Amino acid sequence: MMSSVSPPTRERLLQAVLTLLEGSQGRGVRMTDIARQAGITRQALYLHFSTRAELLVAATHYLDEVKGSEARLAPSRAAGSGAERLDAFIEAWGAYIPEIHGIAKALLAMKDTDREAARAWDARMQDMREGCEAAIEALDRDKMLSSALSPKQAADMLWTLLSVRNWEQLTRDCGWSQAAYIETLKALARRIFVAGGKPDRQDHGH
Amino acid sequence: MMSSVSPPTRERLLQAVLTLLEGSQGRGVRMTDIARQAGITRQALYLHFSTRAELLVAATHYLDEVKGSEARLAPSRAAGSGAERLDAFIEAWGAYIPEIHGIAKALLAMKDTDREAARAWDARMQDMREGCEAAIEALDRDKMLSSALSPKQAADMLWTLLSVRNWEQLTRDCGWSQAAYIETLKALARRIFVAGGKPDRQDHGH
DNA sequence: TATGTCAATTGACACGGTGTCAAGCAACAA
DNA sequence: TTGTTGCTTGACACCGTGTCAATTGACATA
Repeated sequence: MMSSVSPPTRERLLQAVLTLLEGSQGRGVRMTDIARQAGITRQALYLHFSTRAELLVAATHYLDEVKGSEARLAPSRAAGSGAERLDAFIEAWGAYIPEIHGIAKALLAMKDTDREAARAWDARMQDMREGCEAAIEALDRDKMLSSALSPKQAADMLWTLLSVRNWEQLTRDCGWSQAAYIETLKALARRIFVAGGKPDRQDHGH
Repeated sequence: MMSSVSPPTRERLLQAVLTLLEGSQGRGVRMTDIARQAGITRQALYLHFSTRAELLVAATHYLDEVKGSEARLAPSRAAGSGAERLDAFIEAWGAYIPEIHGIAKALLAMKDTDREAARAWDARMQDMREGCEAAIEALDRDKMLSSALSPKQAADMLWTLLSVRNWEQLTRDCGWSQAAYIETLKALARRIFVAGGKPDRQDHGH
C-alpha cells in the first residue's frame, strides 16, 4: 500500500520539486521535469503523489520541516517590547520569504484552479497572519499601537504589507536588495504602527 | 485583411470578455465561453484575435477607452499641494481598481507564460507608477516628503502599496469595504509619505 | 442572373500537459 | 518457486489552445 513510512524516492521527489522551483521561480515546472530530476518516470511519480497539487502541497510541508518555519518566527515571540517584537518578526519573515518564494509562486499560481493548493496556501498565510496579530497585540498591550488604527486594521495592514507579492515587487521590479527590503520595511512598520513612532527623524546633523 | 475599421462582432467579443471576467474574477474563462457569450463560434473568434493573450490585451485597451483610464488619474494632477495630490491620486486609482480587477487578474495570471500579456500588464503598471512618481515628486517639491525616504523609495513603496493584489487582499481576504480601503490607504499614505504627517491624532476624546 | 467577397459555420486535427491503465521486469524475501 | 515491491514502457483519455479546409448564406456589383 505504497509504504506509509517514507523511503528515499518520495524524499527525492520532494527535493526535486524544491530544486526546480528554486531555479525557475514557480514557472513551467512540469511533472515530467520533476520526475526526471528525481531519476524516475513521470508515471512512477503518480505512484507517490496522485496529483500535481498534492505534490506541491507535500513539498511545502517538507520545506517547512527542513527549514523549520515554526522555529523561524519564534524569536519574535521572545522580544521584549512590542516594537522590538515587530522588528524581530519582520526580520524573521523577511529572511524567510526568499527561501519559500519558489514554491510560494507555484502554489499561488494554482490557487485559482485547485482547491487543495488554495487551502495549503491559505493555511500558510494564516500562520503568518498570526505572527502579525501577535506583534500588533504586543504593541497594543504596550499602549504603543498607533491610535489611528484598530488592532484589526493594523494586523490586516501589516499582513498585507509583508505579502510575498510585495516582497517580489520591491525586490524584483524595484530592484531593492534583500537587506534594503528588510530595513525599509522595518522602518516603515515602525512609522505606521508604533504610536508617535519616528515621525521623521532628523537626528544626525542639524 | 480582417477589416481594420471595427464592425460589431469585434466589439461584442471585447464586451464578452469584460462581462465574463467581471463575473468570474479572471478565473477559468475559456475561448469557447467568450465566443458563445458573443454569439459566435470559438473558431470564428480566431478570425478576430489570433491568440487568447491578444484578445485579453485588446480587451484591456477597450476597457481603457470605455472607462477612460487617462481621464481618471487626471484630477490628481490638478490638485494644489503635494498632500492633496496624493489623496486625489489614491482616491482615483482606488476607485478604478474594482473596475479593472477582472481583466487585471486574467492578465496577471498569463503574465508568467505569455510575453505579450506581460508587456500589456507592465505597461499598465508603468502608467500607474508614473502617477505615484508624480505625487511623490509634488510632495518633494513642497518639501513635505518624509525625510526617512528618498523619492525613489517613496515611489516604489506607494506603487507597491497600491497594487491590485493588495487591494484584493484587503478587500477580499480582510473584508474591507471599498470606502474603508480608500480612507485607510489615504490616511496611511499621509502617515508614511508626508513629513511629520499626522503622527497620531488623538483629536476626538481626551 | 451570374460572380465575387465576406463573415461565419462545421468538423477534423495537432500540440502540450495532466492523469490513468495494463503489462512487464528486476530485486528481494519467504 | 512464488509473491511482493518499485519501477519501466507504451498507450490512451481529457482539456484547452490554436489551425485548417470545405461549406454556406448574405450582400454587393456587373
